Amino acid sequence: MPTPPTITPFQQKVFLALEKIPSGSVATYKRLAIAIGCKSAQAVGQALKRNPFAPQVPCHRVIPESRKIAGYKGKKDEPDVHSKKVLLISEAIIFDTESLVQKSHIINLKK
DNA sequence: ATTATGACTTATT
DNA sequence: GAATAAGCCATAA
Repeated sequence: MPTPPTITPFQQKVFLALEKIPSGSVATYKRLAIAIGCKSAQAVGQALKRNPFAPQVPCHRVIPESRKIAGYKGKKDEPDVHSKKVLLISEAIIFDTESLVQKSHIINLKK
């Protein structure tokens, strides 16, 4: 038996909220944070960074407000970020010339 | 308890 | 638009 990854309650919340994002849509760190009652998008990013369930849990559908793709699989370097883009493209997410996710894909979770 | 880190955001320069 | 600073908050050490 592989030892189950240790998940904090906060991470559970984040991952649970992630499942509400349908394929073909994305959410922002901030909106996700608000949806789970947290005032810090950075904390959400912190949780996703250590996401042990990627890409089963669609942490790739979360982007910053700048709509630039941040990190993936715990890193913010080119190879990982690029793979995240490819993943999104395969889910019909459209990028513009600056590699920004089109606004029309971003969904509101709560407020 | 305290410090440092970060896949963030906003305001300022 | 780039660089800084400040605010935010969960985690790890």
